[in-house]
Amino acid sequence: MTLQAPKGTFDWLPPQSERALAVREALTAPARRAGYGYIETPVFEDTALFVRGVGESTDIVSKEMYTFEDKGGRSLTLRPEGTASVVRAVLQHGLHNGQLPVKLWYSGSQFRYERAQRGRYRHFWQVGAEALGAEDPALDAELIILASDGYAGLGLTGVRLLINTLGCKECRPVYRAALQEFLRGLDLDEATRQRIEINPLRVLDDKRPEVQAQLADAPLVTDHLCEACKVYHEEVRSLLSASGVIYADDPRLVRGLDYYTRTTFEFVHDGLGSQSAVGGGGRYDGLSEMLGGPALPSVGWALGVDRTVLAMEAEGLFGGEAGESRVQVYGVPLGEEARRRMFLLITELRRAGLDADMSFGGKGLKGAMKGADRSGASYAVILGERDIAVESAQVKDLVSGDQITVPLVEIVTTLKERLNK
RNA sequence: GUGGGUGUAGCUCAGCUGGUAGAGCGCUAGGUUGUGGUCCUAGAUGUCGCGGGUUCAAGUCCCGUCACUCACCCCA
Repeated sequence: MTLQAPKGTFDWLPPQSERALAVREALTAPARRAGYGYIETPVFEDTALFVRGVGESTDIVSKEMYTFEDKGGRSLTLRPEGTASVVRAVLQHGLHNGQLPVKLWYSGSQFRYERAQRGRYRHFWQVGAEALGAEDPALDAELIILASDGYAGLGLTGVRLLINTLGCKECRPVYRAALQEFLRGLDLDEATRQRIEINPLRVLDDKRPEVQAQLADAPLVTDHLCEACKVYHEEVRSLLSASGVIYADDPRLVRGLDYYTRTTFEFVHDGLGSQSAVGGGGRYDGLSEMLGGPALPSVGWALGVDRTVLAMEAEGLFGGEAGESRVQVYGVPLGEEARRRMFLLITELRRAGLDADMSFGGKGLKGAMKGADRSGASYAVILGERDIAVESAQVKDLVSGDQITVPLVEIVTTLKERLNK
């Protein structure tokens, strides 16, 4: 092997690639039905967007960005997440000057320079949905329900929903100070001690048992919320419960991006190796302002496509089911003239709306029939000199093995009838 | 950035204490001069990741290196 995919990346190949496609479709279907419009933004953005939006203190910005300089000397970065780009596009085009909230969904590649492992790659795929410009607990609940329905639509049963609130610009600083006070008294390594000063909330997220043990008595956000945040969070929870969404309160749930306020949530699954989140999101009331825009309280989520595929594999949701049978009809030509006639016939079948393929490469009858078998087609159309001589072809039912002679001019209608098209 | 594991055919892997490569699957062809899915037979493809060392001899032992992978950190 001479060349391979870059470190930390992988190729989607059939049949797994079909799964990825189906997952993208299913995860976004609920949002599309809820009036969210599609948005596509560039795969790379001005580096400043992520530095200001995602936050300099995050690992994403401090060590995981694919940043490069283009030939014009601009510093660009392959997007490590989708929300900042969406907010930027909304502000740039003034979408927030119309009726609010602006509801958008997206699907695309994301990039983070990390050491790869199961469920964590340098190039990965997310679908996302954002509702910008409204501070309404029903909107938080709506998005959570849409994501939850997306997972349910795929048949996943092992996805658990964790929710929390991080407070607002009024109560969060108070909590942050209390947490820092507590954390400074613990026995922690240097890197973690630094994190206490930069982003103390994320220390709560540390998975190491020796750290978790010390966090047992850590102050919780939920005990420091202002009245408004408390009421808001209660309303979100209440709407979720009333909608039949099962969730667990996780006062330790913190997210890796700086822009989150109030509601945060994560969908977790146990089939992802060492990773746990298949999706996550939250409210980001201050992000627009951080990017130089007006106040635009918003909420959104991103769901990992490849992680969802892993979760589905862990739940055994991919049997040798659909997606494997790629066509309905398969052409088996014998001889040069038949090859040409078959080519035209297959084209005609496709234009008539049937899924059709044929044997290429001058294979013998046996090899071509084998191809018909592997293609998953229901019918094989066999055409040889004898058939051409009487202007007909053999139509073989590949399941029953029955074979009939059909005049060439009737092939399309005969197959359409048999396939109920 | 740190640690563990693994690199042998297209794929999954075997190859014990060193004696210069094998299986299954897949692929191709034939058995069936015009019929697949079962069966039988034959065939093709390997710088044994790469470089160096030890040795009469290295896939096997040693060193280095690269890649992949799992995990930590962190996250979707």
